[in-house]
Amino acid sequence: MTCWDSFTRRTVQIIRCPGVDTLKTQDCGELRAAHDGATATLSGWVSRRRDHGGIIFIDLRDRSGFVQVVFNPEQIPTDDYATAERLRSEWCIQVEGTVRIRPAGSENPALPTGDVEVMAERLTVLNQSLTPPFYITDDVDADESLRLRYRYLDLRRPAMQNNLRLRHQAVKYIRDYLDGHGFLEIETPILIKSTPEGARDYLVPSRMQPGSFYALPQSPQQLKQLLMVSGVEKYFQIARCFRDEDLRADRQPEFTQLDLEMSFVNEEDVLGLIEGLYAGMIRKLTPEFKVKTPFPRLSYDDAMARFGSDKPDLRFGLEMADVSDLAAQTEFRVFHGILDRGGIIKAMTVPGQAGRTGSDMRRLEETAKEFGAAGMSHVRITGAGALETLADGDALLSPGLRMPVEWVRRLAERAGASRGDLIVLLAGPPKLANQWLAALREHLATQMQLADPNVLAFAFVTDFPLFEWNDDSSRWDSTHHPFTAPAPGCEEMLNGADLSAIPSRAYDLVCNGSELASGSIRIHQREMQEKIFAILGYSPDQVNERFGHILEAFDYGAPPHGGIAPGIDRLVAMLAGANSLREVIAFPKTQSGSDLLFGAPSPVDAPQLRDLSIRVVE
RNA sequence: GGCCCGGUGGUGUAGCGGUUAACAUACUGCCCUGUCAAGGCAGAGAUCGGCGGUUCGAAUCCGCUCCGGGUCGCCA
Repeated sequence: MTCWDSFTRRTVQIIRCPGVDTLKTQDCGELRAAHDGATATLSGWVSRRRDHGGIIFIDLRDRSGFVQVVFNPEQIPTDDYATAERLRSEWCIQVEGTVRIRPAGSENPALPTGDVEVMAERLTVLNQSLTPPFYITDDVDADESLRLRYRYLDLRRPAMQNNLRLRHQAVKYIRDYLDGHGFLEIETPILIKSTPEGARDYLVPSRMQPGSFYALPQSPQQLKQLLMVSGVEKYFQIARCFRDEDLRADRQPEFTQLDLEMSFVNEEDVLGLIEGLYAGMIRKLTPEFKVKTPFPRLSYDDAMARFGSDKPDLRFGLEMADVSDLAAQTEFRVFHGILDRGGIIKAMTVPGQAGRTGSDMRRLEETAKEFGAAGMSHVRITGAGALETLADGDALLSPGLRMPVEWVRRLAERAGASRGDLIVLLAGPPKLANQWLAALREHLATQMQLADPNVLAFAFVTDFPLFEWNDDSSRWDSTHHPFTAPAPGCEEMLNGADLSAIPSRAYDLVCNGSELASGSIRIHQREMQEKIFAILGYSPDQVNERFGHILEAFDYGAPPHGGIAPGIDRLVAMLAGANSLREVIAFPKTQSGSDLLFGAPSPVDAPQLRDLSIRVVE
């Protein structure tokens, strides 16, 4: 076959190479000493050039890695050598040559292919390149918006190629695993009905029905439940989901979930399946991470009590305890004020930190204040030996506490502290006190480097409350979503006054302080579902308009069912050690929802709007 | 929507009231046959995100604004 060489401006013969790709016989990164003497045709990009005036070295890169190509004027046609002299970064070239062991002493141990080099005998320029706006190298120093503007170049970097490959492998593992467990992968529509609870919907105007809109799915929740009514029994989908909310490092407006649902199952079936999936995947794809199975289970109440969070980082301790009753025995007015208003005082033990100085403690208090706390008290228990031996002067209490050593001993016992430990105390409304102390826990863990980066500490958090009271709108919200079933035997409580006490059948998978998956056993009967909607404040008309289809489906022998939805982006980011989802998404959006490569979103032409019966008012 | 950080040659940074706007690297040319972040010499390249203000004088101070990042709100 032939190819137009834009550099020499002539048509050149391209070597056909069956078995790999038409334009290459080997990958750059696969060449080893064993290939000594082999003829190779390589295609790739010029990564670096070292022109010694006579001999020219090129680091040639393709997706497999790098190999050094040598152009020796005595071993290559003059024309081709002249071309080699003009090669520049990121030109796309084809090289035909012979693999050989490098001369003794010139091996490069930093390169997997460093024992060999390719002596070029022929060179074809497949395409020239402008000087790239940033180096195509793994030690990126380019501004992220520049990387996104030229994402196709950014993705040439080996690290990004690895992330793409890891993501592919993860998704393939998921597909194989679930196929092996009898699941069917089924696609559900991207244009669906807007149901304005939960996150804000992305809307798509209908041309054929002016004034009406589709929504992009926040998740295929109702669709997969309908598939259970259809008798699919085991469904999954690598589902793109859309939420029109503000972004974060771990939140993109469009993201990918493994959406799955099963009929005739209980919590154990779902959690067991997921544990097998994650543990197996990590052992296969990223064995460098330590994962302990079985994944520990934590009830929501436990998680909140011990860690102040429903997604605790379990790589380290720093556990908490409610010490409201002990705090009540002090004469510290701040504590009494908070207790009188229904607040709590919680203590967290920081092992071995009794030696912190007073100014250290003031700095820590400042940090607590940044998290929102009004202040922070502490007790430093010095010395060694059993708590029984605690004597006056063995405890340094922050001003305000002024309690006898016996009180300190009871506090230490409650908080699980020993001599040599620091105990910090935060007071506030229960929800906020937990939040602040959890933030302080993370802060201290980072500061003290307690979290082993090689450990993935998974856990299932179970028994979430079914409802949460929403102060702003003075009504009950679903903690998970309105399709979540209440715990068995608790149905009567739906008629009671304290709805916050009703446990649900929802569960989360958490790991290293972030939520990776969320799911539940669902409601499958009309009566219960209607009851929940009523509690959430929907009128029968609203229920009928928004959820009539699914209630109607429940009338036709809907089976008991449940499922879960793990986030793929977060999973891959975690396995890749990336600190932002943008590192594992090929074409991500910026914080303001822009695609810097395409320039989306963008205004559209008037005729397009006219077709849709839409007028822009601002 | 709030708070915080950033925007200076292609790229990454320094400069923080008067500088010829500095440095590194990339880039261009020349020299150079064993380098691998090759080396040497020379050169070109920036009205300091935008607008407005303060000042004799602004990259530098102030206001607004745009863009990027982090975070709180938000994300059933």
